[in-house]
Amino acid sequence: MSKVRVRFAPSPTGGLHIGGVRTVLYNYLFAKKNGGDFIVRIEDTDQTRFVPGAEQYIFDCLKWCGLMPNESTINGGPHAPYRQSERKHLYKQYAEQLIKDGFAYYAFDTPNELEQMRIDFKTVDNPLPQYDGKVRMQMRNSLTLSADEVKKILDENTRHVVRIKMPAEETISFTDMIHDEVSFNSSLVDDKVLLKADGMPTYHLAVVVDDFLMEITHAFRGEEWLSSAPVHILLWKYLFGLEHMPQWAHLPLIMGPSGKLSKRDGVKYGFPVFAINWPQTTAEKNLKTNEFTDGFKEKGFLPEAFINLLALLGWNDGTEQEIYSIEELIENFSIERVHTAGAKFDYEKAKWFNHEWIKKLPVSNYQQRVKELFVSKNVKINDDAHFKKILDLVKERCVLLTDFFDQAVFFYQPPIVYDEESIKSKWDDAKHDFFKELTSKYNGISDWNLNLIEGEFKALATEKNIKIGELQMIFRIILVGSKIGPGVFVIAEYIGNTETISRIDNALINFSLF
RNA sequence: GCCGCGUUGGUCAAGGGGUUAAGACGCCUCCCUUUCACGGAGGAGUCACGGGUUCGAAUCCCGUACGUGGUACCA
Repeated sequence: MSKVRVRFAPSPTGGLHIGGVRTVLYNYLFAKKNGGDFIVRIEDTDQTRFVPGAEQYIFDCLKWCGLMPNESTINGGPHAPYRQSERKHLYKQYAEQLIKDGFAYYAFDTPNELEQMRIDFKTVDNPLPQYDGKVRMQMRNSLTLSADEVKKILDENTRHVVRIKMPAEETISFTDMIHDEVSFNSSLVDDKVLLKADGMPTYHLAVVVDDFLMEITHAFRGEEWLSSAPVHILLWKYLFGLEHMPQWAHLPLIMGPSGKLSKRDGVKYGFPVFAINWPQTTAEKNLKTNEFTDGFKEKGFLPEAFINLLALLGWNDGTEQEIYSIEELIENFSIERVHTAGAKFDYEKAKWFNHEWIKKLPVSNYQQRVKELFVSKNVKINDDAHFKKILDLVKERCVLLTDFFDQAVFFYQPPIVYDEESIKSKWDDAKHDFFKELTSKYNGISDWNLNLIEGEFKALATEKNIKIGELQMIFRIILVGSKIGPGVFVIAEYIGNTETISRIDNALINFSLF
């Protein structure tokens, strides 16, 4: 059996969303599992939709996810170029071969004429008429015009397209790796355009030709392509032979709260849909509505978690395992266990995956990103080793990387506001005196350590006959400002003797106002 | 409209003729902790509907409903 070769074929028109990344992932897992190659081919055949920067952005996303291809526009390969616009000259001969063999024809209908056809043929039963076997003989094409006329039109360089001539009453079926047998009636499929007036191929011609030329063995794509699969099957049959056709796998769609997950869903429902923020979109959104969506990266996701959650959205290995490293995914992945039904994306579960990965991974893995977060919020981190210890202390309470800020700022700066509600009822003169006296006790500690901090505190509480728990609560508000964080005495130990006393002094002044 | 693909708790899902129909997320209760988490113990909640086939159907078949994708010189 020949070497496994798969490809991800995005069109560079905008942000790479969850569905796209999952398609990449399944491609990647399948290739790695089978010792094959993963290729990225840029499908930029629609020149009207060219978006500068989109291609680079796609690779930025892949890099962040750790899913880099073996062959692509950026790292080359034996089948270069990998950008379809640069392969333009390759497609025409295949279109002409199809015409010669009677499987395709020239069509000269102008956009206006096509529009008119859709109006003329529109009925209640057929609201969206197609250019198909029922109407093609009433249109202007090389099937209805005489050979001389056709030659004349062609010689005059009149704009024209090439369309596939769908056969009548043929059952086109194939075995999909996910859906098993799928079949279509050829009469119901329209005569898709293969070569556009500008000389570029449409997706339909380009995939088939390039998959053949690039020796693709397994083709994964979203289920939105299933409807046009019969066109591709036929093209394979006419051009290269079905025996060379890759095995198809039509991946179930990832759904949003309302239908197929769209880029709009992000701003609409408040969760990320892009892997990394797509700057252009942000710029547009900012101009128009002053809102934008962060990508998973900006939102504080770890790539390990992102990959993990995407893998499990539509696939599982039949065991109860849910947390997988990329190596484990490669090891366990099987296309047969990919679901047939679409899965609704659940942001809550996505966050759970991230939480698990934050707990699982050593802090060193994401320390730099968290440090940047602190710096961006004007908190200086001078001691990386100490910072690491702090992150270790709070990691289990961080669901997103961005949570580290609230969970650890207080190690670097005193509280700005106090949670008044939590202490109001507990604060009185006795407590005031306790903390007043505590500062002098702490002042006397030369070896500032957990045992002494806690010991002095409890001894004084016993001596004053005040409930320790209540005092601890207040102490926490004094040091942190709110009811979060690790053990109070640990916090005191970390921030140091003078800072602890300073925060108590500060609180004594502020609390007297309650 | 037509064509394709789907349908197990709110969500992700295991299970593919006989199960008390797993598990996870989320939610609720309790324990731990006078914080927040983590951890632990419980709880509520499900086979879209109707017909078959069968001793027996969540599992097989047929309908219906619903969802979803396509129906472009977009991918």
